[in-house]
Amino acid sequence: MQNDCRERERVAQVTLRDVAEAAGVHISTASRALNPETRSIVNEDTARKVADAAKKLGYRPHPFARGLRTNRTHTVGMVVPDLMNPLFPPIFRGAEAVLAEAGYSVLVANGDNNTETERTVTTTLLERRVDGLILATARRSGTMLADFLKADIPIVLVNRLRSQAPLGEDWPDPNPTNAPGVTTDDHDGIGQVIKHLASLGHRRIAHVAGPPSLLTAVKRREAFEAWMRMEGLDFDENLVVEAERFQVDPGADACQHLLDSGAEFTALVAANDLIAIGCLDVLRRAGLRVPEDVSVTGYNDTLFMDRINPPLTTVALPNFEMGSMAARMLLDAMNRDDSKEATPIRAVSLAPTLVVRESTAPPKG
Amino acid sequence: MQNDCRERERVAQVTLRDVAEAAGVHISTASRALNPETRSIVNEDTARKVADAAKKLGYRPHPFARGLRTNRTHTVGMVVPDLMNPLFPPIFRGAEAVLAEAGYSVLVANGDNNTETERTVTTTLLERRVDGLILATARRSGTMLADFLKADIPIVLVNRLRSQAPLGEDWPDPNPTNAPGVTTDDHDGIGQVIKHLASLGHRRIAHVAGPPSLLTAVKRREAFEAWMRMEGLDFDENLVVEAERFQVDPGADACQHLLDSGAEFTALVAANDLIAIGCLDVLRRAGLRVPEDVSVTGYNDTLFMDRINPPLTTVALPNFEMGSMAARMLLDAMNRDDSKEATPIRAVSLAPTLVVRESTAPPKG
DNA sequence: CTCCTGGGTGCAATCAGTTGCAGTTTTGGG
DNA sequence: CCCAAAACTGCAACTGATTGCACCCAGGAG
Repeated sequence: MQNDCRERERVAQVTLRDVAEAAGVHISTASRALNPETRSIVNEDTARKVADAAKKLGYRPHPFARGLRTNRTHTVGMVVPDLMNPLFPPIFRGAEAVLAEAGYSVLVANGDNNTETERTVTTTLLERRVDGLILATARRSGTMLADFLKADIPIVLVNRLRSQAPLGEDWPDPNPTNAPGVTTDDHDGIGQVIKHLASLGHRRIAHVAGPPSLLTAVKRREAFEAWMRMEGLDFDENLVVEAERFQVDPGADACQHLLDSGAEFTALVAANDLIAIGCLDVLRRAGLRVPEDVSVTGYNDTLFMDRINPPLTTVALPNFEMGSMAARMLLDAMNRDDSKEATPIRAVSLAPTLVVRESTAPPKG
Repeated sequence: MQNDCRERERVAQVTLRDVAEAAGVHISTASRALNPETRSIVNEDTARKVADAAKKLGYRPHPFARGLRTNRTHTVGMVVPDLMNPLFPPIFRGAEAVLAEAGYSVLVANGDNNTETERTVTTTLLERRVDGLILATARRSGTMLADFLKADIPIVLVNRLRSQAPLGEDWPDPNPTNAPGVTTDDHDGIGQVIKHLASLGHRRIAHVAGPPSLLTAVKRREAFEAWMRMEGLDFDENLVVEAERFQVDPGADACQHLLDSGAEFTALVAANDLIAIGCLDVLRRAGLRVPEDVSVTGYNDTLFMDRINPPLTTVALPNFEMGSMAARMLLDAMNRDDSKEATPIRAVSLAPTLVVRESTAPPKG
């Protein structure tokens, strides 16, 4: 209303030159005065004068000019398989919270659960010269991660890790790559599930595993077998089936196979909640009641799992904390002075929590 | 394995200068040859030579250097209230899909359902010189949006719009701002709900509205009243209560108030699914069965609403399409040549779809 | 044979900062 | 009181692209 004919250029296009002039110093002095790392070498009074001028003019450094020179963008990339999978928003938020605090913005990209897309979006991120990368898409094998590590920027894995070491005879990793990562303790989580079921009196427990290309799937499967034996229960290869993806329909298919095989069991441990939902559907369709005829457990405590029918006993993960922890590790790696070779944290494992609800009960009889 | 000691600098740090040298031309010629808009002014053979050299060297333009000169970042910002609200990931994905296609990356920021945070994160985005902004956080009033519009970059609103015109006497908008936006037709959606309930035989229907600071809440509330009258049902002010936020607990509180007031009704229209869930809890706690004693409807068809107990009758929104439509409008606005004053699309409204499930049934008696 | 036109190319300024180095002023000690 | 060291400050190069302008040279017109 009052001054609409005045502003010709974009609002807030105050440059360092303007600040320097206003403060009566050279542009380079202004630069140093405003940069925390170099403030110490300029006179205190001068620095204050520059700071005042900057504030008065509403100066905002142009990120590109700075980035061009310093080769830092203050941007980090985050690649997730699919943000529509409710597992990932909390991880993203956790990461965003600590990164924003540190002055970084986050470029999110969806990998679409598809190796090809993952590669292209990650490449795009790299082209944009992100300072670091958080990947929630790592697969157990393949050269992609190795390629990205060559880009020589810090990378932190989250949720889905790569093998840190060979995994044993059954699923040896052909190409272990060391990238630091944050994950949750799958062994412990599955242990809580098995102990819960054992304490209810179950002995024959089935497992619908996830795709063996993902480390979490393998870890949970191994943990399942280990805990079954540890608890002295009847571990039976025939009670383990594999879902092709961590999703509802593949879970249903796998459960159907299990049922078709004629295997007998009183409880079913699904490798995640979506698979559990698929199982719930199939069991119900087969005339089995949950939990009366068979108990079912999930994993992740996805949103609304407390409200589905029946409310699902599952394992809650500290997703937000995973994200923030990953972000902290990334900040650490990005700010590490390459000269002083402090050992970086390589892997962090957070504790999951069993949430008992109504999908588990003592077996019949 | 084969050449790990060779690369000293970052991988893929090929500059335009390298390409120019390889092609035996001046750097400026190389620049023109590679830029589609200026390719025509350089000799065809030369252009081809440059293109070949660029491909061979794996040249990637440095986004900052380019952006510094052209004042374009090929980045757009997207502000959502909370990405953990399952409504927003699909919108984001929809937008991302078309923006990525057009060569843009998306910086996401969470406003935290908090005016202050919204303002700071949006400012951050602006400082990063995003080329455009998609806001899913607009409120009915306040000067924030007007401030951002002054930044002189294209802005598209999505899902939550501002009033485009005064809303009537009861909720006049003190400061209407024209920004283009995409939304769904709340009037139509609520109409479908009311007609569905009416056809089941309901006459006394309650409404738990959302916070009046958000336009969707107001729109749905108005539509509720309009359709009640249009269908010849018993509209009663006392059957309308307000939830403080579009979330479970506020929904429960509002429903409790309704119950405490002693009002009688056979169906309840919640302004969104989360509010409906809160209502479900309160009704159940009050000893009322859904849908036998009271029918309940939601809005949004949030993830898993088909699996809660009882499966919720609700209105499905084309969230993904909203996002992609918003992105298209933004692209349109960003690429519009200011000189040729083609009228931009101001507002788009997409059609919602009623999804009938088990939370609605004919009233007793 | 000259002049003009214009397509194609190169030069150099520019974007908005950062930073090595040199120059200038203080400061302090002998 | 003088000189060296320390503390500041300024100059200018540099980051990697884009782009206005000048220039060169070939070809056609006069």
